Parts: sequence; structure tokens; C-alpha cells
Amino acid sequence: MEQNVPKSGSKSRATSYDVARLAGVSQSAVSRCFKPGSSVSKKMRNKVMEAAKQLKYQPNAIARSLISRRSNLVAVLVSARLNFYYPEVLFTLTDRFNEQNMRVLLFTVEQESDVDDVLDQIWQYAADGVISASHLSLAQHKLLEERHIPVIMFNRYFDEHASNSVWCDTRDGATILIDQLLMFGHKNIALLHGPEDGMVGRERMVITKEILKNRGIDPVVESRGDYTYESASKAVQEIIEKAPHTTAIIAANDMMAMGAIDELRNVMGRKVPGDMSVAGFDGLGAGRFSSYELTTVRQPIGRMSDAAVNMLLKRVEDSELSMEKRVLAGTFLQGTSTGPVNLS
Amino acid sequence: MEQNVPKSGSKSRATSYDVARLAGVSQSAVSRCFKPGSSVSKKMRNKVMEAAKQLKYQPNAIARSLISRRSNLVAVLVSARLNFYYPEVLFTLTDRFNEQNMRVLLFTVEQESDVDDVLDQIWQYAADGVISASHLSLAQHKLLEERHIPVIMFNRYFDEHASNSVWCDTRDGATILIDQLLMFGHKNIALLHGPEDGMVGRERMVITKEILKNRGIDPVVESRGDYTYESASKAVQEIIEKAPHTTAIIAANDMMAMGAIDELRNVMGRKVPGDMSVAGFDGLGAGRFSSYELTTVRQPIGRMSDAAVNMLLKRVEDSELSMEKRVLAGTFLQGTSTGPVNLS
DNA sequence: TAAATTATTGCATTCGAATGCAAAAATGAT
DNA sequence: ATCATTTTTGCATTCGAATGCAATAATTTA
Repeated sequence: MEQNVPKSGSKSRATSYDVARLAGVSQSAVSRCFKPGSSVSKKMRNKVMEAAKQLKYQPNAIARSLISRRSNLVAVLVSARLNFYYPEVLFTLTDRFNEQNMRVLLFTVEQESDVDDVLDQIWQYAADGVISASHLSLAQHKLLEERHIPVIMFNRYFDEHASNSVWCDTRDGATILIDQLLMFGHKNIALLHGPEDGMVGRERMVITKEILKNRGIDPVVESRGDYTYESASKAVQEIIEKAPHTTAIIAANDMMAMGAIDELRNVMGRKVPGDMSVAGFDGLGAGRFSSYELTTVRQPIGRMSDAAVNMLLKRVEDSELSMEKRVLAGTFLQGTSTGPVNLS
Repeated sequence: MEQNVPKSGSKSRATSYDVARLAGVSQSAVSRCFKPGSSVSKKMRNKVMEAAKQLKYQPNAIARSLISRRSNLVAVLVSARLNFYYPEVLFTLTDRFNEQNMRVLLFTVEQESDVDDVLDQIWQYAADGVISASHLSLAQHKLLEERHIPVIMFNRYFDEHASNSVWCDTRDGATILIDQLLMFGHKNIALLHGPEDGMVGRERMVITKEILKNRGIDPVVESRGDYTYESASKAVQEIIEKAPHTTAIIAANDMMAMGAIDELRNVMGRKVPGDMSVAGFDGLGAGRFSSYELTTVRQPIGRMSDAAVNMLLKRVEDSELSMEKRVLAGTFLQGTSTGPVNLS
């Protein structure tokens, strides 16, 4: 027989008052017992904790948020299921935040226009901060910061405006990648761009072109996809059409690189890396599948997540803290999707 | 020059009182204007909305939750980055919940022991409900339900205890899959199981064996992985070792099927489907990559998510509602990873 | 042992919106 | 125009925990 259950559905949540009554102390005492660092005697703590356990009491985070003006909620904005990259980031971030005693409010954003709704929600739930790994206009960013909600941009930043951001510098990795391609004898290199509005991809391709230019090389052709696996097909066809002698493709992300490899091998019947070397950027887990073994520049997702979480926490503590951009170096990851030019 | 900003950092959030004052009405009126279906005159609504816009007022969801006893938060428990399946589910669920004006509190759970902490958090944040696509013991389930937090189990259920759950019945799909394999002439079929504690995989393999048995066939060998791509390697080696004449492998999920294909093709040098047919379960996006074109039984993730969201909402409205198990049929998805037995 | 100091505890208020109830206003019926 | 009805509005209270301040208890010091 259950006890303490007067009627079905009536046993409502125990409050700090219930605990206080049972322990014979004041409500404030209960509150203090659950706040680390408060002044409470051992005797009091024992009494209260005992009563709390008996009533299965846990402080109500909602009520706490209201008075303390800290929700311990972080909104995480993630875009696009089209990319395996985001889930990896998302799960890493979530773990890190949970370790820091913060909860993740997840928002998926497909188009820039979705963001405004999400912003309202963030405001309504009084999120302590935002991690944006998705579209976010300068105006939107400003709106949040005006409202004292710190924003950390994950893998993006504004040129014209200071912001907290975590960024991956792929220059070193890309340099190694390219030098290796050159060493392999590649001269006809094509670029597979990401979508026009994709900052990460654009930057990667800009750097890639710079490095190539420094080596006296211009891409033989530049094509464009939208980061998805599927979009690589047409892009690759275009490359082959416009520059049949291309021997290497550098894609703006791994997903397209994988799509390119598959298009080349399985549709066009070419050998990778024999007939064509393909490299990407990201360091996606799937890139390690033995069907791809992608040569790529890996983003240190774990460290980037740590950086993002730490920056956010710091700014939550001190909202006047000045903006900071943390740039972590991407690392070259050797795969077998690139190799020597086939001299046959 | 910014106006209305007395001092840096001092412009705090507008409350319903601020709006009320500006509009020259009572706070309750403001509250009513933001609650759909309340009795408010047109004139009042206009005045209030005008003032609200001017102050950029949005109701504070935290305060609302406190009094209304509805947080509009749903905790989603997801396990394992090891599987691409979960992100797909997660994003679908999130979209559906947002459409229903509920927010998703994301929790990642790797081990069963993590769950207890998460349960505390769910309780503290007064989540209206839980979707569990991860480990959840009967005791934990009961704890939540005792506390009147409805739980929807995604892709799992309890044999001995009623629960709200969404399940995918793969029997039809699996039947087609198997009959096709038999038609292709396969007689030596191996099973690649998921981990022992994986309910979904177990059920799939049980059904598969049943169907095979009905056709007078026993698996030539049964091996086991842990759902991951990597785990398939050893499992496949074991299969080949113990039953060299195996011509088809049915894996408990797509990820392992993909791992198996790669092991066979890229490590062992066999042809798929020429030397070995491989099939899986899930209908993973990556299974459609042209390197795999997996034959599989697809889970209708969209409809399953809808079902989960609807069930949850119904139970939030009426907590006395009886438990329900919604079973959606998985569908056979023809790929090229299976084919006729090679008679050479 | 008394006084001074420090550590605990309780009181009362606060956070911001929702809501039952009663007062006021608007509408309809006669 | 008068009274009955219905619709709007405001008042006052509530949700549950945190916290400044004052009161009390425990400890230290002289």
C-alpha cells in the first residue's frame, strides 16, 4: 500500500515550506541548505536534508530562476540536419554544459527567418546565454546582446562587429594538405565551394585559394554545392565537364567530399585517389569509414566546445566582459582519398 | 545616440507591470492580452499591444510556468553519439515540439547511471514530460510517472508494465527483406546482433529469426556488435571464420550493416552484394550514400515523432489518460547491398 | 564571567505572470 | 428609460525559492 497518497493524482510536489515544516525550521533555512556556500550549521543541514530526502524534495528550478535571475538555461541554435557535423557539435556542447550545471534548450533553425521566433523564445525563457551554430544576423546578435543575453558564435563571427566567437583556423592544416597534394604532383586542382552564405566554407575556400596562389597555382575550376552529400554530384559533374584534366578536388566540407568521392567512384567510374584525389574539411566521424578515409582538416570539436562553454560562463558571470574571439587550429588528417597523380 | 538607456547594463527587462503602466491599465489586463482565449476588448488589446511593442515586452515564461504549473518544457533523453540514428530523431522531435509551442530540454545519456542525475534535473525544471530514446529502467520510469511527469518511450517499452511508447514493427518489412534474400537464393544467412541490452536490436533479430524459422532456415552463425560502425569489423570476421559459406548478413541496424559492408569490401576484398549480401534496419540517411545503397527496413521517423509528440501532449492535458502503445510499421527499402547469390 | 565578536536562523519581501472574484462597463430586453 | 445580462476590467492573492536585515545563539576574548 502506498502511503501519503491521499488520492490519485493529488500528491503534489514538495516545496521548501513542506520540508521546513517537517524539519521544524524556517523556509529560508531550507533554501540555504540547498545553496552551496551558505552559512548553515551542521545540525541544521542534517535535519533539513533528512526531511528533504523523506519528501523527495528537490528545489524548483523555475522558482529559483525567477528570483535569482539566473535560469541556468543555455539556448543552443543548430541548423540543418543536412550535415552530420552539427550533431557531433551539439552532443559535445550538451555534455560540457551539463558538467557545468547548465541545461540546454535546443532550437533547430533552418532558415534565417526562423531565428526571430527562436529569439523570442530565448527571451521568454530568460536563457542565460546563447550558443549559435547557425544563421544569426548582426541585428539579431545585437538584439540579444542589448538584452544582456551573451551570445557565443560557434564557427562564425562578424567582420564588422566584435562578438564572442569560437573559430577554427584551418590555414595550417590546409597548407599541409595542399603542399601534400602538390608533392603528389597535382597541378589541376578544383574547388568545391559551399553555399554562398556559408561563412565557414567561404573562409576555407578563400584560404585555400590564397595558399594555392602563393604556390603559383590557380584552381582550374570552381564549383558550388550546399554542404550536402547530394549536392556534390552535380558539382563534380560540372568540374569534370569544365576541366576534364582535374586531378584533385578540395571540398569546403567533408560531407561534400564524400558525395564527390561517391559520384566519382560509383557513378562516373573513376578511381579515388587514382584518377582523382579528394579532400575536405571538418574531420567528420563518417569520414573515417573505410569507404572514404577522407583526407581532411579536422576541427577540434571538443576543444572548441570547451572554449564556447567557458566563454559563455565567463560572460554570464560578468556581463561587462569584453568580447573575445578564440581561434583554435584545425589539424591535418591524413586519409587515403588523396594520393599521387596517376601518370598512366 | 541610444535613448532609454539610463546607464550601461541597467535597462532591465520590461515586465507586465511596465506595460500596464504605460498603457494605463492593470497588470492583469496585460496578462490577459497575452493569453489566447481571454476576454479582452479590442480597444484594450490595441492599447496593450502598442505599449508592449514599445517596451519590447514578451511575457516571462519562467514566471508563467511558476504560477500556471506548466513549463512547456519537454525533456528529451537521447543516448549515444555512436549512432547517426539519434540525431535524426532528435531534430525531428524538436521541430515537432516547437510547432506545438513546447521547448526541448536536451539531455544526453550514455550510461544507465547517468539517468538518475538527469531525472533530478527534469524534476527541478518541472518539465511537462519526457521523451526517452535512451536507457530508462522501470524504476526510473515509475519514479517519473509517480511524480506526474508523463514519459513517452521512443523505440522501447516494458514487457511487464504499461507505458506510453512509440514502437516500430519491423515484421512486415523484415518479411519482405528475408523473402527477397531467399528468392535471391541465399541459404546461409548470418545475423549481426546489437548489444545485449539493446531492446530494439534484440526485437529485430528475434523477429528475423522467427521469420527465417518459418521458412525452415536457421542462421548459420550469429555474431554481435554494439551498434557502432567499428564494432561490425570484428563481428564480420567472426562470421566469416565460423561460417565461411555465409552469403548474406542481416544486421540489427544500418550502422553496423555499413561497417560490415566496408569490412567485407575494403578489408577482406569481397564483393557486396556479389559475394555477400548485407541488409540492415533503420533507414538511416547515410545508408542512401551510393557507396552503400543499403537494403533495409526503414523506421518512419517523422510519423513516429508525430506520434510521440501527440501522445505526450495528450497526457500533459489529461494526466489520467491511460497508457498507450503506438506501433508504426517499418517499410522495406530496396537497396543494392543485397542481390542474387553468386554462383561462380 | 561578562562583553565582544562571529556564526546561525527567521522574518518579511521579492521575482513576474496568472486567476478567482467582485466591481464596473457595455449590451440587450422590455 | 429601466432593469437584467453579459462582457470587461481591476484587485488581491498565488506559485516556490532567494535574500537583506534583524534577532538569536554560539564562540571567542579579556
